[in-house]
Amino acid sequence: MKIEDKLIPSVIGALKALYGEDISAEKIQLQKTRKEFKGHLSLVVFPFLRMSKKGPEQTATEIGEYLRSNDPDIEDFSVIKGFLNLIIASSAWINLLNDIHLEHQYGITEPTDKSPLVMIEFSSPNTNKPLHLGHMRNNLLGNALTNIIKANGNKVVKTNIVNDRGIHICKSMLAWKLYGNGETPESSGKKGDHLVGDYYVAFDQHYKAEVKQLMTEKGMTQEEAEAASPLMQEAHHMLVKWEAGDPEVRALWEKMNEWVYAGFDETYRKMGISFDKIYYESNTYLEGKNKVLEGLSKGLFFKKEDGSVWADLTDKGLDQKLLLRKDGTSVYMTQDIGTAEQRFKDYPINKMIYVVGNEQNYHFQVLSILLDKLGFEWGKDLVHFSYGMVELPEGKMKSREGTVVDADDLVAEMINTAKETSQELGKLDGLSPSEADDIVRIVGLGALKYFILKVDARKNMTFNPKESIDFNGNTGPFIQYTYARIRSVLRKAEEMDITLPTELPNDLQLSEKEESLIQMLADFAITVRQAGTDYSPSTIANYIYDLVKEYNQFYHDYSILHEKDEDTRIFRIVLSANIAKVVKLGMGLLGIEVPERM
RNA sequence: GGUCCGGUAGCUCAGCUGGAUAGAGCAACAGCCUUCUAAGCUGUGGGUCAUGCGUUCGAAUCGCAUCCGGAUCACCA
Repeated sequence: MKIEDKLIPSVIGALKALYGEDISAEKIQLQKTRKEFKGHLSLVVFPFLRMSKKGPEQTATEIGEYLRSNDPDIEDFSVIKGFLNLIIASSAWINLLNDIHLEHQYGITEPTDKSPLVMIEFSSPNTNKPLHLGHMRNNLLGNALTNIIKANGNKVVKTNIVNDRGIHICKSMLAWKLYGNGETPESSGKKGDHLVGDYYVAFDQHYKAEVKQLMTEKGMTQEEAEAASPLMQEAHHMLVKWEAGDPEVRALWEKMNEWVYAGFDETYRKMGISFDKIYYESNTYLEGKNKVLEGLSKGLFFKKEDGSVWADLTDKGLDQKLLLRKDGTSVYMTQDIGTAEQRFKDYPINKMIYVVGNEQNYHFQVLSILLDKLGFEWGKDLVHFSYGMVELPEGKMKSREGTVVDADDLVAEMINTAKETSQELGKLDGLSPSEADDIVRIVGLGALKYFILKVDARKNMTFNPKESIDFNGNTGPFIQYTYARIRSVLRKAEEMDITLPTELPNDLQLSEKEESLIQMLADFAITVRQAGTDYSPSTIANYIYDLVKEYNQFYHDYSILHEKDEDTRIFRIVLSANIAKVVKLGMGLLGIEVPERM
């Protein structure tokens, strides 16, 4: 329950009594009073001047006087220009804190049997290269989004579609056959996904060399050379064989995929990412083909002379889109249609969210139209949760130039930095090695995750590998630290045999700081709701930071356990406990753990 | 060129359903550990919110135009 919710009807009542007009709740602008002015909430009175037919100050004063004498929650008010600053009674704040204190999962709405089912697809790796920082942003956003949508009372199925077929896979397979000498993860000691990734790079290098040779020796244009490249032709040939089910190609494909999956699993586990259902494109692309052919027979799509199948989207202001190649093999779009079909068979989906980078905005615009044409109820309103790229200070990450930031390396590095920093600060003294490892892992991952999640997903973000991620300021560790410190206070309170009441007496006089903390605490529920409708994990991240920042100032200026007045002491402990509760819940939504001590 | 997204402090980012003197962190400088954890707190300096016009009592926020950056418009995925 937010204090505004109680006040808005009150203001409506005041306006009715003073000016005889009914005003809808949306017209009431109650906002937080700026720090430099006295008060908690400010009513903007400009919109009411028309009905009061008086100046802003006079109107504000009239409303303020009415509220002060008619609403027990309003203790006093002040007027500055067109702003009516309302001072809310301490008792109202304590009542609010009592409400929050009673709710173990404050701000979280549990799904019920009747809740809509949301399927959210994220991660979606290719099996030809290890995960890098860009995938990491995807995974973290997808995971956080899942938690947030669940916290808003939806059932969620987390799904991952593994891109395990296509020409790119054939490239790594071919390179392994030609240059591999039978190397395996065991024989090389490399993680499976890294090993396969290396062959993908090897293919690219040999292919580039081949193209260059054809251009200089035979005088071909780049386009001609690319088409004539024997290596590329062989890769295409392999793809056709794969689709035909050639046993040898399939066996190699399965072997190399197993290596990759083992590698991915390790990375996911370290990051704390999991899925409810994994789809493989190799299992869904045929379904996509069928769906396209079905659409063709219904006249939704058309066939060109060479046998390729297209969708005409010119009536929507878009282009024509290829759905099946002339050789009958499927493309990206075909596969997504097939996957959609398969998913719909498996689950009664009400809404589908795809967490995919913004370079595919067009793809999803088209997919939405196509799914709608094909009769998927949720096709039209599918959500493409589109996020920006992670860039380096020099610009985009380029795998060919070796500037990609590898996910495994980065995680290891973060944990290592956390360890060094903790040791320097003496934080690990007197802890068992397993306790120390736990803390260091939580803090290192927390720094990384928070760094990525705090920025607005839509924007491109910059990551500077040289200035490694910070542990001070607006960071995960700062939030974790504050949490750990509150936990420590609560442990001490327990040792002192202080028992917390379920309900605080509301006759205590609170300071501005304390009231403001309760106000911010109450905002958590609103923030969760907003993050759910806006699909915005960063909103939660920045909210938690603000709350924790505010609490740290409080912690510094006020004594909690050493406070002499018993009621005040209890109040402050309860307040702290609830801050910790909300911080833990909020960080949980982001997929970030908080340590009991650090 | 068409479409979409972005441009806020030296750097990384908040703020954007219009509201008061635009906020944090980092970096720089100066302070605070004999009280509950100093990964903290306090203070100082730092801004033409890309530019222009418009709407409005009021614009970083809304609209239009321009400039800059990115993405996309593939028989790649």
